[in-house]
Amino acid sequence: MALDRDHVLRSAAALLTRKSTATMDEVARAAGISRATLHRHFAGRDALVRALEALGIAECEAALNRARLDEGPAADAVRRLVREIQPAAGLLAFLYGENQLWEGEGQNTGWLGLDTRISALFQRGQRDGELRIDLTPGWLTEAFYGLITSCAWATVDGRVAPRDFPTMVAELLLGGALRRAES
Amino acid sequence: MALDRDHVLRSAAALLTRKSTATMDEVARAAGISRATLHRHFAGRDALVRALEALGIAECEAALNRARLDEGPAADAVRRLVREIQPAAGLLAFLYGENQLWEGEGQNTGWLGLDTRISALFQRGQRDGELRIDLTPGWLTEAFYGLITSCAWATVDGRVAPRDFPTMVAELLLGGALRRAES
DNA sequence: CCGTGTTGAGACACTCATGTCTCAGGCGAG
DNA sequence: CTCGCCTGAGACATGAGTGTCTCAACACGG
Repeated sequence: MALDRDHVLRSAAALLTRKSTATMDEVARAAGISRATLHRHFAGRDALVRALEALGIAECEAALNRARLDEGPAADAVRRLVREIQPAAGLLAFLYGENQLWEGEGQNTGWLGLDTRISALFQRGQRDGELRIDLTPGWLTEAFYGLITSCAWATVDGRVAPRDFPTMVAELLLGGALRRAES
Repeated sequence: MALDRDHVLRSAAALLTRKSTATMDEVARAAGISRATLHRHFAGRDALVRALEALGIAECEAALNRARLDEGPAADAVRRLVREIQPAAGLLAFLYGENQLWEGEGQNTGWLGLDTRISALFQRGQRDGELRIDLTPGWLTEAFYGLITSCAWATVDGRVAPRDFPTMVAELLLGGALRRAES
């Protein structure tokens, strides 16, 4: 039962990443169950999205924990973070585009904590003189989400290989497109 | 009449940037006209979105032309491009998230030309030794769109000031978050 | 003053996703 | 075997958004 629920959430996330307007019926079929059973798990579409949001937040937090953001150079922490967050990238991309979640005051406070932790990582990098200070931590956090989303979609469409995901996101975010003078 | 149509498109773009699921009625009210008149301009929601797509492509092409991508260093060309494309950023953000446009074979070929031109700019930068070669032009193009989208949303939400838009996008895309060794 | 043309408001039917319900079939536990 | 539970399939009502239509009000030029 609990396993079923998780399985449904996973396949729903995979489907909604590709087609964010998928029907409840499509979601059910993607999970290999009927619409009736889907409704027995989740009261409605809203409840499903909320559950996906909670799952996304939980996976993000787990990834943040595994990445040990406060250890070693900030750049390496960012690389670890991107690598750990990749499995949740598709789900994140879906949620990032679901602006329904951000308007209104009912937004999940979990995002705030996530933003704070990621932002703190960039702040630490700036304090240590490792990261430039003319790009605000808030914008870096935003750009982080944006690049994750872009690369997740590019991966789904086959324009980026899954194995290149961590490099593409982390190296662009950290080093940019310009060639370094040396090294 | 032609002016009206353009005005409707502009306000529709502004509204849909904030709320991509806005009703035809909301779009009409945002433009200060009735739903009936809106339908006299655009046969339906699909036609409206297609018109917005065409507008977005046209504005992008105009921005590309103004930016003179093949002149001077590639990095400067990217900076010019971001600056010129800023007015269309909101519209681009909406279209970028409208995955309905990308699935199916009816997708507008204008995007292909755009992608090609932007990708060519990155390729030129790589050929000149100005840009790193471990990030593919395709991914840089994708990341370009992604950062435009993220910054457009951040601007709408007030997390980024409009005047900082060009710097934030271009400098992150080009230089990344890492502090340069020197200069 | 009078036709012409456009607009806004509203009514209407239609489609589609949703939410709820019922019922028959299957499957495992006792 | 039989009972209880879960599931899938389908019917049904509902609501929202849409597309079409009519009609009265209005502005404008002749």
